[in-house]
Amino acid sequence: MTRYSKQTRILVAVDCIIFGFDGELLKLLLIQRGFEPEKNKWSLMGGFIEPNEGPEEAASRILKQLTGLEGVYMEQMDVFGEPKRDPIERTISITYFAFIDINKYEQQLSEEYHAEWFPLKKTPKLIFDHEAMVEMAKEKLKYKAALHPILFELLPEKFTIPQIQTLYENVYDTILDKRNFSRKLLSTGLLIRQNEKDKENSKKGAYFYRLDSSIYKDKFQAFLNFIPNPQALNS
Amino acid sequence: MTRYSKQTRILVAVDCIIFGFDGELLKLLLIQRGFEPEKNKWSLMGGFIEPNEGPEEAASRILKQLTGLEGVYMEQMDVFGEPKRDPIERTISITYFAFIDINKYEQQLSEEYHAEWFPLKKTPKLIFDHEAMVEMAKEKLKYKAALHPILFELLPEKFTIPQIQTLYENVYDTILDKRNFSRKLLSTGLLIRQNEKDKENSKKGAYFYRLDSSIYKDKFQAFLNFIPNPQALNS
DNA sequence: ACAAAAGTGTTGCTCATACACCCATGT
DNA sequence: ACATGGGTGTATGAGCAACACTTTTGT
Repeated sequence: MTRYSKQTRILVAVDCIIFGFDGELLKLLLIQRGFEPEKNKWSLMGGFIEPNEGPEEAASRILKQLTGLEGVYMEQMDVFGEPKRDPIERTISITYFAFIDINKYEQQLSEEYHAEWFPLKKTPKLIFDHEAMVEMAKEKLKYKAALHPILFELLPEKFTIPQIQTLYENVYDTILDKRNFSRKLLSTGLLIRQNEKDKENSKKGAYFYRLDSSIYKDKFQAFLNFIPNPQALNS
Repeated sequence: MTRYSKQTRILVAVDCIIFGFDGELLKLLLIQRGFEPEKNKWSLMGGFIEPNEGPEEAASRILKQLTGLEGVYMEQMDVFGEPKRDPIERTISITYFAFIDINKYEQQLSEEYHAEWFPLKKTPKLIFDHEAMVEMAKEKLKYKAALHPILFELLPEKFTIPQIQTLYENVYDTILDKRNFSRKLLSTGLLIRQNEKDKENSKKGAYFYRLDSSIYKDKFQAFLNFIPNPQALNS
């Protein structure tokens, strides 16, 4: 016995919802699709799974091909498998969301792959069901970030507290109290203050911090309650 | 253009991790696989996706075929896609976990499909990577149930507070304070007390409750913190 | 000197925990 | 009458949210 007979084989793709943060706005990385159908329309980064790779590997490979980055934070999201979602041929898509430090490669990308960052609130029309994927990713992002320190994956190695706060305010489309926010953040023990200050964004200058990576690993699965009254977020 | 050329098509299956609760122990529903390879070995309920159904539909269909039940609570878990996970032919498996009120069909199942309930702590060896799937499902169950009232899906329409407590104690392998637990539970407003009592499990008898379904829907996504200090659970 | 943003301090209140007692009933 | 499990009450402390002021520095 070498095959399961009588069963249907299906194309399997991965699609990546890639978030980035430039210090001011939360953004989404999109590309112009390079092949038919829907060629040149905006699309998530994706591709088909190849014979000898698992889905995570495929997602990493595609991410590397299109951004040159490796070791990016990535998480499996959901499978989109409606039989008619791709008009050409049935394709099941496994989605991943990924976080990228936007500074690490902002320059190199546009040239080679027609990739572009879009503010989350000003995304263009997307092909197939990619908009539903983005919506789900936004929800999942809100959900996870309320409990776990994943948003740090969007920041450079050194960052300031006002920066993180802006990021959270972006994700939840809300305004947070800086006093309570910084206290909560510091109380996690995740942050190590540096001596330098960021003088670019204010006159006084804000201290740089970096993550304590051992504590970060420990607390990654803990429930940290970064956001006050998260139940109110569903309204 | 009618097909994507040069791409590999792959078998796609769904596998269901089905939990049940008999009032005393949390259990897992397993079947003896009906075909080669690994015929007659214990396995999760699964099957291949057919041409005109989405993954959720496939999972529902398989669940119905094997248990006769419809409208079961089900949630997509993770995709298992290692190229070599199935020795016969590459198969990607989309996993679902499902909750069943064990009383609703305990009788009818064993006969037709060689299905059997196993206490979670005494599960047999499973085929392929099914044990990893079960492990992940247990983790996800713990995670979700700490925040959302999903465990009610395991209970019959009418249940008592001591029953729910036993269920939570099973899931988290811990002992909870009954006074704090019942207060927390009642404070959600999810429960409506009935006049009847369950006289089977104690002399005094415990009040039956049923879910307030409108509040249940509202609060399903809320963070309810059923479990004290959930961070300690990872130890 | 003034504006703009960073940083720190205090207080009241809510909620979670820890813990003790009474109640109803079958034997 | 007593053992068993069900149900209610209270006090303490930790943590969260609301709010005000001082500090630094570029212009």
